[in-house]
Amino acid sequence: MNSLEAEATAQAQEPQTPDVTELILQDILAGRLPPGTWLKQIDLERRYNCTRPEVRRALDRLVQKRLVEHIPNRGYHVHEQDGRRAQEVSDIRVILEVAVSDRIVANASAADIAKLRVLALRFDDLVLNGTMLELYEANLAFHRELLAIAGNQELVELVTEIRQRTSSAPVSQWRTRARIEQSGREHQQMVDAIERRDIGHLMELTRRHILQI
Amino acid sequence: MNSLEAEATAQAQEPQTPDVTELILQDILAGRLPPGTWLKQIDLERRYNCTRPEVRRALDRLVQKRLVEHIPNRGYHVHEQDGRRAQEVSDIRVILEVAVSDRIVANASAADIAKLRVLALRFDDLVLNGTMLELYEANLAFHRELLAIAGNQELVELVTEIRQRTSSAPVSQWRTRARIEQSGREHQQMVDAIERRDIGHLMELTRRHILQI
DNA sequence: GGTATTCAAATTGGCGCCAATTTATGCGCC
DNA sequence: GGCGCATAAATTGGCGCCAATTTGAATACC
Repeated sequence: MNSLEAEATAQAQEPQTPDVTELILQDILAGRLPPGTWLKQIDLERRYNCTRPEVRRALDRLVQKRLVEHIPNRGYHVHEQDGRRAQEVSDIRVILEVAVSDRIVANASAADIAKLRVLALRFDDLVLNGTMLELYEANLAFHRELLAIAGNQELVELVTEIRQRTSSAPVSQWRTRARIEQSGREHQQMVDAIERRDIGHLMELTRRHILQI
Repeated sequence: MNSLEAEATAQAQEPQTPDVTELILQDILAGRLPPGTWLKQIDLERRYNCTRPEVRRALDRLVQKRLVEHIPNRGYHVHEQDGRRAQEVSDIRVILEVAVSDRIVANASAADIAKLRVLALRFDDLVLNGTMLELYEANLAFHRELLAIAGNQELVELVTEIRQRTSSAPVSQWRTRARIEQSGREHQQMVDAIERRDIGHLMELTRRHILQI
């Protein structure tokens, strides 16, 4: 089937045209567009140097992702952080990531563990020399790799999606530098637990890591 | 804040303008647009009696929902049913819905149980006198109500979303009438288990119900 | 002096056109 | 008779314009 070829071609061209949706998303995640900010189409058009339809498509997608709220004839604004929703999403993450701990331990190869260590180290490095957004993405990369070991690809995508759903300000999630460093140590401990095939410990670590307690 | 008022107004006007996205979605779910079907914009424009931009917005949303695949300069087609992905989504549903069994049992009031019985009966009724789509929606309504009792609203929305993600042909999910009737009985049994506050039984029933074994 | 009203500026959002790409058809060629 | 190529038809997708709605402000009125 040649649809696959066409898709492959499209993916190869993807990096050269950075999608506007992704750019706005990163600005929201980085806190450059704080919750409540009105996203005027004409501003976005100039800011990202793109056309009106592109802006509108991006805004519509962000509404679907629940990151932006749309009010007819009024416009779009960055969704206000909802404490209850953030709590609920954390609960869902705990359920999912704790539930696949056994599969992660069962499937993790030496190569997987090595890769996790690299990602954990990268996070620790960025604590000192990186921006908040870089830190956010390094953290995401670690958790994606971790989940991927469980063998359920849909789960990886799903958790990535719901992570974005509330973290309008991922900055606010890690209040202090001490907490960030703590997160880095927890990553290491999680990899250790996987290496020791200690399912119970991994579950408990995962739960505490996500709930940040 | 007057944004809330505006939102309320918008929601009130929603039912009068049936969104094109929803219409296409229902046609895909009902099997009227089978997997692989090419969705030509001009056809959709005429079929749903709407404009070109509306069609494009709807298609883009369905791509985001993973129900439709987009190939640049070729067009959009209904996503082919992927066996592995369907399996993965089922696994995720099992994890989530089994995990909140305890909360459901803990929170379920007499009114909740009565409402569940009504929805279960409605499903049974539609087995005889309803279309596949009606059945699909009655089933969805039951499971939404069930999950809602757990008290995590995000979870309800999430499961609703991932349900759509693979069930391009929900028809194919229930192969025989016997299996559908079985599902109806399982609904009843699940409500019974909740009423008896039997968490273990509810968990096992839920698992079997979702995996259809 | 405060409030209601009207008018103007700004913003949203619907709609259609046209270029670019792809697919189908018919012709010539091997 | 089958295959390759060029042309034509069809489809996608980018882009800008203009109407409808809303917001802000100035003015008149109480």
